Amino acid sequence: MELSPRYNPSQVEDKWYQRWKEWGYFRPSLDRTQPAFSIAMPPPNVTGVLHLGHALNTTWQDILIRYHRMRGDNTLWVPGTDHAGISTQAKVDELLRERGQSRHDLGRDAFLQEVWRWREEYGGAILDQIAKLGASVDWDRLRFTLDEGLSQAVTEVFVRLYEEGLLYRGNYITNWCVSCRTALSDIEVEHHEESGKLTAIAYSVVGQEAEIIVATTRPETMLGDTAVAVHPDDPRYQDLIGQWVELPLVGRRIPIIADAFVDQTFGTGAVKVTPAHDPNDFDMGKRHQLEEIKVIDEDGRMTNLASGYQGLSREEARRRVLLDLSCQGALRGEEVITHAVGHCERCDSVIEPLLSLQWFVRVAPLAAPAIEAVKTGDIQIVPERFVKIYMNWMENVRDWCISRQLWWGHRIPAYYCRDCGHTVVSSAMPNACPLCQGELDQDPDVLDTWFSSALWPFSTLGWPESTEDLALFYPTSVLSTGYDIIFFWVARMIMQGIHFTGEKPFSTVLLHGLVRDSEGHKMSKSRGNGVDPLEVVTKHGADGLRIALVLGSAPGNDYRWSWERFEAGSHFANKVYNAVRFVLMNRPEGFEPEDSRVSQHPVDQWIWGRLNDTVTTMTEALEQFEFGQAARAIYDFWWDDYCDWYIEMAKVRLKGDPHAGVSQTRTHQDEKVFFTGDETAGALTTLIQVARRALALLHPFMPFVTEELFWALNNGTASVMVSVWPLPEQKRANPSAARVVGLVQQLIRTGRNLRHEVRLNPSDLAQFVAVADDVSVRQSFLALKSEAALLLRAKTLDVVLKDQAETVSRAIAGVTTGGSVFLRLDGLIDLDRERERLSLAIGEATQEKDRIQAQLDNPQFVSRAPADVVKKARESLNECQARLQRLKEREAALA
RNA sequence: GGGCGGAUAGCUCAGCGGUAGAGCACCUGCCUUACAAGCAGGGGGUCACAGGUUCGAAUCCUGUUUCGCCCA
Repeated sequence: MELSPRYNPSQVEDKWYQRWKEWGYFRPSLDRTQPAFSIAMPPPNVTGVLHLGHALNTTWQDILIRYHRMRGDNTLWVPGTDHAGISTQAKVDELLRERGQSRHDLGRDAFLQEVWRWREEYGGAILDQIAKLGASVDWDRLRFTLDEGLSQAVTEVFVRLYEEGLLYRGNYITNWCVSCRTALSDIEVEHHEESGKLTAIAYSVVGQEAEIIVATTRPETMLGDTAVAVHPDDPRYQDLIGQWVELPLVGRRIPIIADAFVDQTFGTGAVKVTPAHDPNDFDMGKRHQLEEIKVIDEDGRMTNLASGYQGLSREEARRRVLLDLSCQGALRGEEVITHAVGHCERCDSVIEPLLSLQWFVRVAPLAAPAIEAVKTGDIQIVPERFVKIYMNWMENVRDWCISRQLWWGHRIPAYYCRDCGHTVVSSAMPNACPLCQGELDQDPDVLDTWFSSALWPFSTLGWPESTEDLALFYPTSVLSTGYDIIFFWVARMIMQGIHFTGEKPFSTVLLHGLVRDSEGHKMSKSRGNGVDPLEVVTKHGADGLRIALVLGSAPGNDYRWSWERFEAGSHFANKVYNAVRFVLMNRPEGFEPEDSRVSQHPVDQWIWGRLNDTVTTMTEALEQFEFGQAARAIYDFWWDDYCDWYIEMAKVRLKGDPHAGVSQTRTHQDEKVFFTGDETAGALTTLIQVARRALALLHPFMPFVTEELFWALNNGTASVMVSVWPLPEQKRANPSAARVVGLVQQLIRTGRNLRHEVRLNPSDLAQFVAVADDVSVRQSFLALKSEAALLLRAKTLDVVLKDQAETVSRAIAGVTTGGSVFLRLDGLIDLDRERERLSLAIGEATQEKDRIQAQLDNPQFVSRAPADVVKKARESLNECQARLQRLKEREAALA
């Protein structure tokens, strides 16, 4: 078989993805006798592009999905995209602007057509990226939040919440983004610490000489002040409570009220109250029945209620107000402070809190069962520390503003009568007002995108219809996402899921960290430190990217990406590729291992033992979502156990012919080795059997290279993707064989050390003598003598028992477990150097012996430590003493 | 102000009660017929600091320093 010595992912990946898809491997088995395992993929923004965070999350989910599919579960992964109201609309707005148009020129319907066209053009990009990563999603079940079915679900939920009294519409303070021109929910506002000016303004008390000084960072809002508040217990203001002050510039008389919300220690302890433009003031205003005067409008300009400042921008109004206050002598100084300023999460402009008419969800009744579900463990959050964050938010949750002044999204199914103002909420558009038969207008607003995302786990499965998918796959098994959207999405899915389906939407919430650059910065467009996953896939292959994202990472922890990590990932793919290439090259034409065959060769039994350990470790790790640990186990197995040791040792037997009766070969110059064709067949069989299972174990992490190789190893008759997740096979392993191999590995390491000591090149064959302390060790050395000779690149390797050994002259020595190894030298050995090495080794061994001795001398340790720990200590003490003994004998011999 | 997380080899990070690990980087020697995207050998760490619990602590507890994040 002709195979390039280098693995080329680009020739492999697309081919396999296409085949899997054609063969229907992405679809669930629908086998009701098997457990169901399902994931609803977090829908990325339809017009966006994937970043490395998506790649990480997609990899995690695909690992779980492929693992469960291999376990025989009825496995479904639903892909989909999100319409992302604000950002998509902003993108099309931008496009129109370039054409010198605005959406208002087009009108609502034409604009929406434009957005759909945009989606047609760019919406597929993100799906292609998901495919490139190897995600084994069921494309037949692809969903989009604005699909008809999902839109129906949204309407259904809105209507039902309304009927249940969990929705209300009213004039409330909201976070207004002047540039997006829409209201936002509280969590769409990001607070940054910024430097600002705290301006002190004097309000004169009516009928008295006194004045009261308030401080503000937004002086222009004073035009809308309707009270001044102090703390009820503040001794400074006791006699002023209930008095009135005159608002400068405006002349309006406003009361001095007492409210416990006021912080006495901040500033003068008196605050201005602007209910229409500050959330806290709004609450205070409700408590004291204050008037709400809106002085800034939705464009960020001053309204006609801002006497004399009407039409000015916020910034201009601030300058003018300060100037005018100064002229009136009402300014009492300025102080530079840092304070938290709210910004639009989407466009970063400063949020204007203002009064507007919006729809809200009463969250508290929905939150209670959602809290309970996590508290009882019905929903598990991984890692657990995020439970606290979830609880803290849920227990203090505020009502959710869900209307958005956008055109792109789910239109609110509320209708208002032109004549009597009556509100009708209905899934179908009513003909006329049920009260007065007047004409109805639909609410112009759309719903928050997260309102539809909250239904994702069940709306994608067909809810509100009772579909088969819903019955089979709901509740979903795992929800995997970043910890940054616990509030936006996870919390809301849990609330809506429980409320509308009566069941939790998923059993486990799996949270990954943020992907950062090598400097630890969050990736952002402005910083330009992001990288397109496709670029990584092109350079290093999807498998290289995937394994790099998983190796050395832990759930919930942030991940710093670097080209070096991806490169290392692709190197690993190449390593596995070459290992299997070696097997294929050495497999004689027509050789097919019998799966029932159990090899008795110690090296074969050893590698099976290692494989069994790896299966156990990986299965446990995957069950606990410890992808990094599972990946590490299979990485080490392939590289260290299979490649560095097993293949190398198997080479001895591979030199024979599996079909011959007896083969003869040379592992080193002077000695012929004979073995049967059966032994060669044993090595070949084990190479193939173990590789197949190790490919299966690696498959969830690196689907493409494993499929390519598995396919080749099975002569194009079996796919690893639908193969069975391996189980430990104890009958093929043997602990005593593992001990033999362990001893020989030590012997080889020690011998290689000696080679390096005298600077032998790999091409220089050397003469070794292995001296065993007892017959059992000698037995071990002899059992794998050929293997040891090959790996030591030995011309000769004599194995002798200690008592029978003549003094090995003109040689340097090393001490190994159970014996010593000598490397014969033609020339004179450097005795001084040899003594120096020895005394160094004696020093080390003595130190270790003393340490273990001290531990065992401690009666507390012997009595309290677990038996196996004590036993282990005794064993290492024995070994250490024996080693010391050998070293000292050698020292004496050199004296 | 409240909460959470990080601090482990030069760098990026695993490990989280039983003698300190990986990748990359570094040093030495090698194209040894699977792989130079490799092989073999090697150097490098009082696991931030201070107390405590324990026979035993990087690992558990308390406090401190410091960096980062979330909430208010």
